[in-house]
Amino acid sequence: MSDAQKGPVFTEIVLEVFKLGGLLVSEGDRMGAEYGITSARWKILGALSLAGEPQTVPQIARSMGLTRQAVQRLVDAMQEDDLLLFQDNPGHKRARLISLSDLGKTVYSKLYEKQSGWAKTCSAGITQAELETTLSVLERISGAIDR
Amino acid sequence: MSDAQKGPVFTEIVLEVFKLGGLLVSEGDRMGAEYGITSARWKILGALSLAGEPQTVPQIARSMGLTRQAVQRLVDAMQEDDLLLFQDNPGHKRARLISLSDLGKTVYSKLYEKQSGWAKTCSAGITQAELETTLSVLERISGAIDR
DNA sequence: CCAAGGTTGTCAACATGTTGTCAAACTGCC
DNA sequence: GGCAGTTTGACAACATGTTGACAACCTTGG
Repeated sequence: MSDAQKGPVFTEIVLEVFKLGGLLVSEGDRMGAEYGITSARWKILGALSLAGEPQTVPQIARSMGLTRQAVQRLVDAMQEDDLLLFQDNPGHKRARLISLSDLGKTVYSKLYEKQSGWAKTCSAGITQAELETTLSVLERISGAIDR
Repeated sequence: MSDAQKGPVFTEIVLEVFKLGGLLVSEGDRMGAEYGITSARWKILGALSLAGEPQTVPQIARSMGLTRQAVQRLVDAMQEDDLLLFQDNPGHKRARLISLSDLGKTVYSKLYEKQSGWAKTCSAGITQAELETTLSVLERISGAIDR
């Protein structure tokens, strides 16, 4: 098949990613409001939970595709709010290790449950195969840009 | 098939949308730098070009899924930079009509060409059908949230 | 006509992302 | 050991998005 038609579809995907990103941030803020948490903070909790062990700020940043400065600001504020714990890093005097506090763990698990129901509603009428294709395509596009 | 597996894939898509959104903004900024334009401004140019006729600020905002205040700030700055023209709206004394200036049209068409080549590179190895599935899924998710 | 309610522009405060710069800490190589 | 290059934290400036509030404008129904 000719590639002539791919450009326009690709452009539409780009625009839809922007729009959906905005909607997802709003939705995350709405769901997190009950626990005094925003989408950005939720993502930090998720990154730490996924990692399974304490991480440095640059590690979190790399795993999320953000700059370390953006993550540092969030992490500092979240520690102030008792969502995170700082521990000295035996391997590096400056780069402290960040982990979830008990409060952070509690909030994240409640958000996880809330999000699960929401994800189910959102993905109603979309097949598993379609979701997997979508994820694969988005990852390949990210990969092509990152290179 | 059970829906048990859909939640995790859905969550990964959400995270990938965030990540890709950031990459796309960076890439747009990089491509637009040559013409002194950012991703956000590019999107305004695109919305006006797509509409085909002068639009008000709230119309642009609705078409892009942004708030009118965010669009207003961009539009004001872009008019200052001679990318846009303001015209009085015969139907509404406050809501001026915004259109592309000659400079705006020129910049947009050059960006369009530049973006076309980039889109082709990015979508190498992805089939037309996969792209269309992806667009459809993203639109359905947006629709489910917007509701 | 006019009062009520929605839309628009404007201003302000804030959240979250970027880039750039600097010094301190680490790493690797000679 | 020590020097060069990289990584990290801190700070600042800026871009882009949000919400909230207010007054001006428009529309509609009685």
